[in-house]
Amino acid sequence: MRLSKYFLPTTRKVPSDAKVPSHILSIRAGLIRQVSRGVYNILPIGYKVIKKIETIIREEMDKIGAQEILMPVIQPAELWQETGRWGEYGFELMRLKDRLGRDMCLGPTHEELITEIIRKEVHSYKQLPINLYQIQVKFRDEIRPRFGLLRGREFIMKDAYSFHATWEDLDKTYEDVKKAYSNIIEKCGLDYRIVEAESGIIGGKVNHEFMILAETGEEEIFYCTNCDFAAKKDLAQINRAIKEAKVNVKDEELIEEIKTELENKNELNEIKEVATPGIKTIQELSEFLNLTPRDLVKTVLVYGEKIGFSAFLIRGNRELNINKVNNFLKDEVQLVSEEQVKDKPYIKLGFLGPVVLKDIPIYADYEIEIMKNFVAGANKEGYHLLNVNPKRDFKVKQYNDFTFLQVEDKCSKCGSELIESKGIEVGHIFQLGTKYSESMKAYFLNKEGNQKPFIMGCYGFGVTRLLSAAIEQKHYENQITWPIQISPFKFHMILINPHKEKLKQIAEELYQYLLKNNIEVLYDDREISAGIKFNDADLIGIPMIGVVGNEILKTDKIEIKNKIKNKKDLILKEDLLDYITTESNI
RNA sequence: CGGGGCGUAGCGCAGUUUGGUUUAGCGCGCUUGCUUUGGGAGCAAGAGGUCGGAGGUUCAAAUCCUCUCGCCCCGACCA
Repeated sequence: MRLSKYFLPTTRKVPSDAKVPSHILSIRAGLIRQVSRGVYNILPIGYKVIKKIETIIREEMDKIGAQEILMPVIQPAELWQETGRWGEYGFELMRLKDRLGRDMCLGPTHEELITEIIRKEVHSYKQLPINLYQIQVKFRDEIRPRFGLLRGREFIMKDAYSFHATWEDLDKTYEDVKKAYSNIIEKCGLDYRIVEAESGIIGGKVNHEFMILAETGEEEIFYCTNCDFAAKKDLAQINRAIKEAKVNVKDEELIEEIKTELENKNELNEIKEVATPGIKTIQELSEFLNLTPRDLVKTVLVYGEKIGFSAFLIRGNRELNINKVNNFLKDEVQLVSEEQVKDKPYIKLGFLGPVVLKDIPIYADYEIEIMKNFVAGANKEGYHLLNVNPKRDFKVKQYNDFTFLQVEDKCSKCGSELIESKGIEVGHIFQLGTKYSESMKAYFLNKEGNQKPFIMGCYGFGVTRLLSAAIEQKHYENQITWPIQISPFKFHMILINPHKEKLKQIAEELYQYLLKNNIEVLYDDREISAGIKFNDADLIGIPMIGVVGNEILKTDKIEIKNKIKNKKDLILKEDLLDYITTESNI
């Protein structure tokens, strides 16, 4: 493609409303333009990248036996009423009426439609399993769209749905898709982790998310330096097996510590009140008592509409994970305010402790169970208690995992070091089970002749989001750096001076030669100054840039900036084709 | 939805507090000509705006008032 003819509007200035690199660069490099909030036009070079990603997705989905279909964007309300999601989905579902006044919606996802197809056409276990996918536009009326294509209201998604006679069969397809997704992301040249997740409004049981690692990710995750363990921060389990010293871990020190804690269980010292005037934070308290935060216990009081007040005990060096608390209590809780407890004189926020909390149920993190003689608040302004011990001094209703995993903790699986990172969710796969087949009465006859609901899986993959995630992960300062696999072109050729006839002739010949040999080349033949060409090339991010300039007149060599391998080369023009093929084939 | 901010030329902005000296200006971009040509060139001449929209106050409104639409940021929420 000749750049002089290509619709590729690059901008020099950073758009004022864009904050993250992928958003800024997608605008500056002419990939997208905004139409309205969370809605974008995708311009030629952006669409080229999307098509590359789609091609990779199709290859991998077809490989596991999935078949591509296309369902409509617009969907009738009746189907959504059948599953109850017409009501549940809220404002995120874009609703509209047709000319006859019938309720319709723009599909944010397609479980209802696919189930409708299958219940009409599939009636026997002999026809199963079946796995259908589409690559299509979705619309979700997000509360707050942001970051360009990373969180748009309209976006391109690959969604797949599978139908099975048995859970075992679903497991098989689920694993196939998991592998396919891994392959897709690897083929796109990106670094990622798979984490367990919650299912949200889609519903179902087992589910995993695929996280592209990037500093600007919206999800906080941990992953292991040694094994494949990775988890979202608000869900990550803390390794209790290590606490019980049942697993072989390298961290001798930690094992020793745990053993000591376990063995010392019997030496309980006498409880003692100590004045701690004006001291409220864990940090202040540990300094005042000359102890570490690990020796203290935090008591956190929460309140939920359904459950009322509950107290949670956690080790002083940890944070209460409200998400885990909510899941545990099956309620939405909040930390209590002074206002809420003003009629309870035995509660002093800042000096909370488990001893004498009257009728408030106490839950404790697993770690508390093996701690002894710890420090806690005295429920009395300006006082704390020393040598507090569970069982003897207070009753714990239940022990569980209530804290955030911390980077100092070891991997829950193998005990190695952890890394804390951020991720961009590009894929989410679910074992739905029979949620939709039951509510929509989608049944088949099994071997025994019994009518059963289909067992379903669904698998989403954000195409436009992957594009942004790729920019986020691979960009370098003000430059996009496309992984060569999804780069809009394989080679970016700059003709420095189109006015020099000889130079121009060489460039034109090279361009034609590369085209003939099926190299996707972006040829900057514009009659503008060289500086603009260099800067545009860096911005656009094709990872191989070749310069046709004085050097080629003297030595027949083309200068190559190779961002795939981060090097510069001088290549004889006869060897150029070979060079591009070799370097881009990774 | 709560809190904050912004709408003036294609883009980025000044002018709004204190209505009139502006024929609404500046930078970038755009057009034409000449020169220049290895990291965002120079000179010259041009084109381009019903100041987001509606209504009101006034002799006079980009500027004051009312309503409205759009967009952005922070938060909760969510793939």
